[in-house]
Amino acid sequence: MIPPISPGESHGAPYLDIVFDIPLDRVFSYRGDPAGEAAPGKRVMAPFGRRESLGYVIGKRLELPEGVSGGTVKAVRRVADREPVFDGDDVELARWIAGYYFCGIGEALAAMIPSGRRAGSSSIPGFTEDTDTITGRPLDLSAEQEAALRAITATEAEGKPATGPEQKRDSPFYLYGITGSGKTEVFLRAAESVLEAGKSVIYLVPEISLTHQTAEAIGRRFGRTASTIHSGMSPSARLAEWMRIRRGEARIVVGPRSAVFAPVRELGLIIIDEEQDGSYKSGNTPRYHARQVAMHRCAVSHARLVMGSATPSAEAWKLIGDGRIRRLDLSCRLAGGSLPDIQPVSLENTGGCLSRELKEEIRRTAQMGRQSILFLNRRGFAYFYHCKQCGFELSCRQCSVSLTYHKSRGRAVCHYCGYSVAPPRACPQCGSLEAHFAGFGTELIEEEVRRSFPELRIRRADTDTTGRKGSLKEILDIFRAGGIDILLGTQMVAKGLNFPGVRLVGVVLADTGLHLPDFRAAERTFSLIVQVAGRAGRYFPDGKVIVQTLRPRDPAIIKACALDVEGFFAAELAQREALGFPPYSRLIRFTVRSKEEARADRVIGRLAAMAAPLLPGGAELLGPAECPIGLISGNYRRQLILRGPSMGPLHGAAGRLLARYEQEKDNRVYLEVDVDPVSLL
DNA sequence: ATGATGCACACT
DNA sequence: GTGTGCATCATG
Repeated sequence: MIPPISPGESHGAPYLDIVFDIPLDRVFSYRGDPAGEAAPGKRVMAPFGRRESLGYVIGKRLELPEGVSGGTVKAVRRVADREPVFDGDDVELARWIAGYYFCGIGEALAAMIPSGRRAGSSSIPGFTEDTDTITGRPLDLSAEQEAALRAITATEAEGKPATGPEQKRDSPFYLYGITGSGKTEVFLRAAESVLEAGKSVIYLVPEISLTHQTAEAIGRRFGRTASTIHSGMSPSARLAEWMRIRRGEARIVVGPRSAVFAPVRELGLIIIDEEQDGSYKSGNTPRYHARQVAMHRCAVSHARLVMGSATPSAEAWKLIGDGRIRRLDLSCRLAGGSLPDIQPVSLENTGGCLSRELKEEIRRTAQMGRQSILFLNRRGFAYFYHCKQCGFELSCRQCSVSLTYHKSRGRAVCHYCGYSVAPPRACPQCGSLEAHFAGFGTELIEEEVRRSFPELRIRRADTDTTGRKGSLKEILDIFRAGGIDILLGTQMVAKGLNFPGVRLVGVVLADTGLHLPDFRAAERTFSLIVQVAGRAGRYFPDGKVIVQTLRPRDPAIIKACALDVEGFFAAELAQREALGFPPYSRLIRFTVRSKEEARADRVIGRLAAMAAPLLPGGAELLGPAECPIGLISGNYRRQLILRGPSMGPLHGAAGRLLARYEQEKDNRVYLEVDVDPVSLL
């Protein structure tokens, strides 16, 4: 009997290779659906175990793989996509990610591909509309910009023939220059030239607000050929853009870290703006770093990589020093803007949270009819209940972090699990009345500012006051219009730094981050101050920046206030080298989490014992130890860090360790692996 | 990840 | 004898 040939039935290859979004490094075989629509690149619903789940078809085959009998093979139930949403290159990239970051291929694909069911409307303002009118064609480039652009595009021209020994050609560029020195324009020109050559561009920006601004600027400049994919879009809109990019209709993509996966046709260039930004590292399962992925993609497709920042990461700075990254300087401010006056002020003997100097400047600024921004980086152990008598500190029973006092609620709250208590009047331990909350949050500052300046209009912007989406925009609009004299808030007020009415920026407590038990604490603090100061000087060159600190002698603070990047990194890199931390070593972190402390301890101990004999030469074990935050929501956390001079052997050891642990793993214990961790918190 | 299964100890 | 809890197992 001759079997009927259904329309789409794949003749020679009846079996499909399918992966699922689960932490399993396995590929499953299926038969196609009755209609024969299932094909590599499409997502399908398939019976998996006792239920049905979404799978990614990554291949097809004639024969079943070894050890799979025909009887166990099931058929795909339903095909989710009309046309493929990913291709072989995407799968290859997913494979690389799965291998490098120790996750399943399906997990990697799930992180790459928007989850939209149907590619719906993609009405991104300024993109699909008639913005073909390419506006914002810029003025002439400065000599430095010109030189930088030439360097980048010159290699591009020669880049075509893949000449053998000349590896230099592929080395990335670093556009090093303060805000306002015209980095963006160089990026855009470089992008233009790549687009003209018929290739595509990915332009990465940090997660925060910058996405929208830059996206719109690029939309204006490149019209319909531009695209963006970010978290503010609906899944279907994201998928629609993804498909537009895949079809080659969009050839320049702006977006946050996930945009590094954009399925552009012929990748010619990846730009990473604000390269040092922590948001390029993913916080969940494929814990990938967009910079690392970008480097890989560029290597694979012989594309160029251009990063930029006024404050490079320590990693980048070292690579620049080693000649592995080519540095291009943009040292002058355009439009004659100068750097603001940055003044560090000690808070050591100040009663409240506002120094005399800061108050003075706020007053002066108001008299000039200008505006102030008070910036508070809230991270860290900024405000904690502290007894001067016995040293008792009030912390969460569940999470072991200090409780934060929220005056509006009259409670001390845990920032991790939400647990709260009424703040004790006297020290619960020794009964002393010399116990209260030290440090300060936005609320306290707001109160003090209001008390000091009752006549000024003050607004606070943080997650508490800007719960609704448009709320921050609203506040910023009022601010821009001059309806607010003092804007107070966390990172999110940084956007206000671009408003011309602003004269004064006060960093209320610069060193909160320095207390964190993390070897990058100084780097982050330094970066933050320089970024704030750099932005400040942009629109108001007569501006003033006051940096309050409890540690006026700290080199990170001093160097930051002097905008001395070279000096900071000279000291910081020497320190890192002496301590054996990145960029002088590579790290792989194993974190174990369990409701039962004993279990967590036992497992981390076992991991350490298993790891020891696997370690390559020059590598070592840090720990096992309690995580800096040892308890979160009732889970005890322990960590073990593998440290070695180079990633290759270290990665191999980690892989073997994981494989062994899989053999005899402990239940109720969760293990997480982080390759190249950015934060050790 | 997730759901099924099998086995332990508890109790109307 | 049936019912909750959790360790173990397999997913095509």
